[in-house]
Amino acid sequence: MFQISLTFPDGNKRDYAAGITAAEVASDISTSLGKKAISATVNGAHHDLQWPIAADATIAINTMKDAEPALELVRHDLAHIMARAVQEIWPDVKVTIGPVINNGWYYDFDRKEPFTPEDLGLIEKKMKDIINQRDGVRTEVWERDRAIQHYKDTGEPFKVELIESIPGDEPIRMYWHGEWQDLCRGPHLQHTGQVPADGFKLMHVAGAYWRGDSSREQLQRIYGVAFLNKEQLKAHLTMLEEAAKRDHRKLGREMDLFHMQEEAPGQIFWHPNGWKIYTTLQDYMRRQQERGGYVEVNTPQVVDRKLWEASGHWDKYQENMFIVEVDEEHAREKAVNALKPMNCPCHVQVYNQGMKSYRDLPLRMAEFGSCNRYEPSGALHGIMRVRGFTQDDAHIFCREDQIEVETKKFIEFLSNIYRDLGFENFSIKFSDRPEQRAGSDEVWDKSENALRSATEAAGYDFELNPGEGAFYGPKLEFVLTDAIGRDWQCGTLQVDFVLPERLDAHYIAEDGQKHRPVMLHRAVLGSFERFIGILIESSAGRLPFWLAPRQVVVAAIVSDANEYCQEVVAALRAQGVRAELDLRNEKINYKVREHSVGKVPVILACGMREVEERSVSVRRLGEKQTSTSSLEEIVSTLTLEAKAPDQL
RNA sequence: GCUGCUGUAGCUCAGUGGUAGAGCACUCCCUUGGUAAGGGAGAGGUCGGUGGUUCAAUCCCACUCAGCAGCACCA
Repeated sequence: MFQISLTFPDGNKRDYAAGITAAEVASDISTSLGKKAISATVNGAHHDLQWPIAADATIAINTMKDAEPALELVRHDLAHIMARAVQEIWPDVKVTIGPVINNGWYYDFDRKEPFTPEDLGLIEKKMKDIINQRDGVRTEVWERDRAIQHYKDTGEPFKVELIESIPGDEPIRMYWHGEWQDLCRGPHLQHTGQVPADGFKLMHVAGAYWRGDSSREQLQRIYGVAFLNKEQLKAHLTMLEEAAKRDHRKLGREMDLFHMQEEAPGQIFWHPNGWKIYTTLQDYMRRQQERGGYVEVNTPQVVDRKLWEASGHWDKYQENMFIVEVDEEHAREKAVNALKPMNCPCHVQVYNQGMKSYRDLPLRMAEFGSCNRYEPSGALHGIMRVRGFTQDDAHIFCREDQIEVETKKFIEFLSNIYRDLGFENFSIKFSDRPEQRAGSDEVWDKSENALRSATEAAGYDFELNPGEGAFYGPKLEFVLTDAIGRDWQCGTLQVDFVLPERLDAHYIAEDGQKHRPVMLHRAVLGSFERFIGILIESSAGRLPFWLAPRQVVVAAIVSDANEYCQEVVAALRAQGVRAELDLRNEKINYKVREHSVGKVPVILACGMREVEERSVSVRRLGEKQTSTSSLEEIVSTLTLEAKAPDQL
């Protein structure tokens, strides 16, 4: 028998017979470690304790104190335990897959009857029983044919399909949790009792397509969250409650920003407060674009299908377009139109007016373009995913050799704006050529290289999204992370060689000949609607002063101060500060509470003392303490605060 | 679009086969109160829509619309 040498994290080495399992190694170190061990990391790979070690290796024995592998194993085993529980309760349910995800796991089941919330309680109880049984976990490698036959015999068609899709050189591993068997590549805990019985919770049931394919069977997916102990679980559930409190749909109502209604699904009725945020942001973006060398245009909403046919949208995007057919009697001529889902074809029309010279390039054409897309009903989500929205869109018409410089410029432009808006950190995803694409490989090489090197030159790392590019070119996506860790794609930059070709855009180069420009599609905010949703949620409604729709409320403490309050409001408004008056017959407690709930950043309260001193009592949102300022002082302070970051 | 759930007053939610209720918000009155809800009175609803069952439907059934969660799709 071979001897092998294992190196431990502390540098110690021990010799063992080849083929020894990690469990045996752990027990050899100490009996208690043998019991506490949950898995082993062998040569950097995570394995369960039954893993036989054939050659010299580095090894670390993991226990529940090693949070990362422990969570992975606990969640993974819970997926199996849940599947077993479901099959013990309803033996005819078919099992499929159940991976670990953020904070927990899910498992997809095929069952005719829907799982009810009561069912979740039953399953949870059964899972706890299984955990308390402390059933051992064991594994075997099976021959492919045997595994397929097994699942044919037990009536598990999804498992058969899974095995058939496992590459031929990969072993087929079977695991048993007690008597219950599942196909799995592991690793797993030693026995079910190692799962903390009070650290998990089944959250909800939802539909999910088999293999993520909407043409395949729809299964029922049960989601669970799991942690190493009760306290961590509780902290997670509390975090979810906090997240729900900052939901932009809830805050939008509380702050009276907007509403939506049945007659216009996926479209927003902006109220005065919300529209103030929108226009303030738009004014800011317009100033930035002017500084950034953009020209602003505006193009039609309703456009003849002929243009969409030429651009390729009619072919590739029709499902998502609002088609407008006008009754012939009412129409000057019979025509089928569509509301524009994107601005690019219209921008090419503007570009195409008159001859363009190479001296005109790069031409940066911006539009706050209102677009309508017929999004699937299930995709709609508050103001974040809507059917009518406005992009801060622009198209940069340039030569191929300008792509890199323009990309670099854009990334700088965007990062400045994100910083102004309070997002110091963002990540970049780079999506390269998809399988189905237009344009030659040569052109793709060129544009991918240009995007990549420009991003690197700007000093940013990016994550590769292989095959996720648009059919017409590669793209960069700029992703913001909000205050509770959720990612949102906002900005984008896409290289496009195809549309200029389809819509016959050209310029006259130095050689006197016609050449095709390249188009860079780009947006910073993405859409105002989504971006405002992100701003609301990440700030929990406490927008920076310059963006707050109601910046100041001047509240009278006694009615004898009413006149003075009006004077304060007038002084603030004269300086462009958005100030409102609250002279209602209510106590100051009541007014403070109401405006605090309404997320007004500054409340200025005035009673007789302030009238006499010509001062105000200042209360800032989120602070318990108040301070006193003279009228002149507070007006100049707030005037400065009300300025946008680019106007300081 | 698919699966499941939900739809009652402006908001949050009770409730019943015999055409409805609370709290907050709103209006009016009292109260002039010093930093997160002062007191009283009043008004407010074809119970998402359409059709069906029934002597009678907000409640039961069918269809439909919208919302929510997830999937698929995406700014």
